[in-house]
Amino acid sequence: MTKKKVTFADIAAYTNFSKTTISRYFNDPDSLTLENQQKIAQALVDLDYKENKIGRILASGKTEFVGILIPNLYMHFYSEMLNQILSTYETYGYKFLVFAGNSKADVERKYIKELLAYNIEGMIVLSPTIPSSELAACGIPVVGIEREDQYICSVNTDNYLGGVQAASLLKESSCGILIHVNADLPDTAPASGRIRGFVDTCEKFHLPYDLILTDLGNTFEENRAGILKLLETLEQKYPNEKKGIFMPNDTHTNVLLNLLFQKYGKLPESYRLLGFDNSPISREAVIPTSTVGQQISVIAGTAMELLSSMMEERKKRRPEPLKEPVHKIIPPELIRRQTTD
Amino acid sequence: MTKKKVTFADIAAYTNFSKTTISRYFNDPDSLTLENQQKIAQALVDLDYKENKIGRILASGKTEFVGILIPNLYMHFYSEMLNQILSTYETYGYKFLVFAGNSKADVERKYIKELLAYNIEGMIVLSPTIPSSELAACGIPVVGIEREDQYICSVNTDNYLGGVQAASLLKESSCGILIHVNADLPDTAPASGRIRGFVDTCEKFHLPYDLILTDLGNTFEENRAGILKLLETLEQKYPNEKKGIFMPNDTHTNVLLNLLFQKYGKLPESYRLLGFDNSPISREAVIPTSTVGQQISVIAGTAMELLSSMMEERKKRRPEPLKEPVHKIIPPELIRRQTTD
DNA sequence: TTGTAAGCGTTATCAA
DNA sequence: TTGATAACGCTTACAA
Repeated sequence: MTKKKVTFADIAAYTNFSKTTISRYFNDPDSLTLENQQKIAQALVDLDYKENKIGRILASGKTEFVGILIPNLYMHFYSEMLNQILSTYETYGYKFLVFAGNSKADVERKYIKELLAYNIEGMIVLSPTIPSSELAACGIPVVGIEREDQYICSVNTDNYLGGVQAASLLKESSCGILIHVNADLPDTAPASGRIRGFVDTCEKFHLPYDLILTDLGNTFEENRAGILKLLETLEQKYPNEKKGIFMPNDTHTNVLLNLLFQKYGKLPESYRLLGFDNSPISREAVIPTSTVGQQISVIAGTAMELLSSMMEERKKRRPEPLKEPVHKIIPPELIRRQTTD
Repeated sequence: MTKKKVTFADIAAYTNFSKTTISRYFNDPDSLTLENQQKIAQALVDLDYKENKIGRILASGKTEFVGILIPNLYMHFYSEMLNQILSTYETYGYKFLVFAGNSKADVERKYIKELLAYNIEGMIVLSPTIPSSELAACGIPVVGIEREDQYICSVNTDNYLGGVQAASLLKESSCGILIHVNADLPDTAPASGRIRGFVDTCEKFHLPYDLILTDLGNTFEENRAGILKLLETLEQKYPNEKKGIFMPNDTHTNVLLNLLFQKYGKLPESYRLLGFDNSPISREAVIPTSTVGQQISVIAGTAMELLSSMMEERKKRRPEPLKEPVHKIIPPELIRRQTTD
C-alpha cells in the first residue's frame, strides 16, 4: 500500500555508489563518468525514485519559495497580477506561497510569520496594510507593488504620467471642464501621483478643472449610489459644459456610463469618460470605454526580475546587498476607445 | 549583518534544557512545569527565536502544504475560487502552493511533479487537462472542482439543476422558443449536465427549444463575432417568437445584451436572457442580467473540508482510505434580475 | 517531568 | 572521479 519512499540511500545501495555520488548525479552530473551516469539513471527508473526537496532545503537552506501577500482576488488588477507573477515560474523556477490578506494588520503579520517559518527567500507584497519599514525588517528581499514603498524596493505604474495622459486626452476631446474623481489618497500611495499629474497638466494648459476627492464606498451598491449622486451634482454644476471625467478605475467608469445610458439611452456628446486599469470591464461595457491601462504583465515581470536578482545576490559568498531600495516605474498605456474623441 | 539563526540547540544551551524539552514546549507545552515553560518563553524572547518549519517537516513528514492547479485567473470563476480556497487557511491551517496551469498536459505534469517533490499532503485540481486516472495515481488525496472526476473525489455545481432552473425561468417568462447556447461538451465534463437539465425540462413541459452547440472562440473578439452571427441566425429563424436565451456564462450574456442594446437601444421585449456564474459582469452590465449562480465559497469550503478529512485520515496510525471517490454536489442559485420576467 | 540518541533526505567538506 | 562523514533543525522512541 504505502510503500516507503525511495531515497538516495536506496539508490546508493542499489548501484553500489555512495549517497554523495547520487547527489552529484543531480547537482553536477558531468562530474561522473558517462557510464556511471547511465547506471544511476537506470536505477532511478528501476526503483521509481521521486525527488524530495525537503531534505535538500534543510541541507542547503535554499527553499526556492517566494511569498505573496495580496489584498484580494476579486479585483481584476490583483488577480491578473497574481496570474502574471505565477507565470514567471517558467523563467525563474521560484514557487509561490500565496496568502490573500484580509487587510487586518495583525492577521497579515501572522501570514508573514508563517511565510518566514518556511524560509521563503523573498516576498512580493501588494497589500498596503503593513508599513514598508516593518517589511524591510523581515531580513529577506521584498518587492512592493502599488503600495507605500519608502523602505522597500518596488514596481509601480507611472501614475503621474497616467494623470498627464488622462488630462491630455480629455483636452484633445475639447472638454470645457475636466473632472477627476478619486479617493483622498495619502501622498505615500503611488496612485496619488495620478491626481498630481492631472492637476499639473490642467494648470499648465490653463484648463478649467474640478478635483473631486471622495470616498465612493466599498460595495457595488455604495459605488452606484455615490456615483449617481456625483452625476447629479455635476449636471447641476456644469449644465452647459462638455464634461471630461477621469474616473478612478474602470469599474466606476462603467457604473457612470450605465447611469448615463439609463438616463439618455446613449453616451451624450456632452460627456467624455476615461477610466483606469484597462480591466476587462472596460472592453465589455455597453460602449467600450477609454482607459489608462496598467501594464500588469510588465509590472509582474519587473517585480520578479528585481526580486530574483536580490535573492540570487544573497546566495553569493560575498553578497553585496543594495544600499538603497530600488523603485521601478512602468509607463501606463493610453487606450482610446469610444468614450473619448 | 546576517546573524545566524537561533535553533533549538541554542535555546537548549541558553536554558540548560535539552532540545527535546524545547521541542515539547512547542508541541505539548503542558508536559512541562509552568515554571519551565516561562523560562523557555523568556529565552525565546531573549534570543529572538524564529520558528523554522523545514526541520519539522523533515522529521515529521507533515508539510501542511496543499497544491493547487488552476487553469487561469482571468476568468472570475477561477480567481474567486482561488480566493475562497486561500481563505480556508484560517480554518484548516494548510498553506497553498499555487500553479496557474497553461493547459498543456506535459507542463501541468511538471507542475505536479514539482508539487509532489515538496511533499504536498493533498491537491485541489481545477484544471481539466490531466485525466483523473492519472491524478488518482499520485498517491495523495486529490479533489477536483468542475472537471472530469471519475477516479478522484470532487465538488461540483449541480449543473443539471442549473439547466432545469434556467428552462423553468424562461418558461415563466413565457418565451415562445427556449434556446440554449453552449460548447459541445463531452459527457464527462460536469457542465454538460446543464444541457441535459435544460433539454429534459423543455421536453417535460413540451416547450419548443433549440440547442445550439457551438464553439464561440477563445478571445473576446472571437466571442463577439460568434455571438453577433448567432444573433443574426436567431432573428432569421425566430422572427416573431419571444426568444428565451440561456447562454453558457455571464460574459457571453453580456456581449449579447450589448449587441441588442446597440441594435435596439434597449433589451427588446422579444428577448429574455439568462447567464451562468453570477460573476460581477452580470451585475455591472448595462442592465443587470439574470443568471444561474455558482456558490463559489460553498464549493471551495466543501472541497477543503473533503480534502482535509482525507489528509487527516492519512495521518492516523491505521488509516482507512475511502473505497470509492466521493462526489459532492452544490446546488446553484437562481438569480432573477432585469433580463427575465 | 526531562534527557539521550537516532533518525528524516539531502548537501557540503574533506580526503582519497 | 568518488567516498566518508558531518551537518541542516526538528521529532520521536525509549530511558531515566
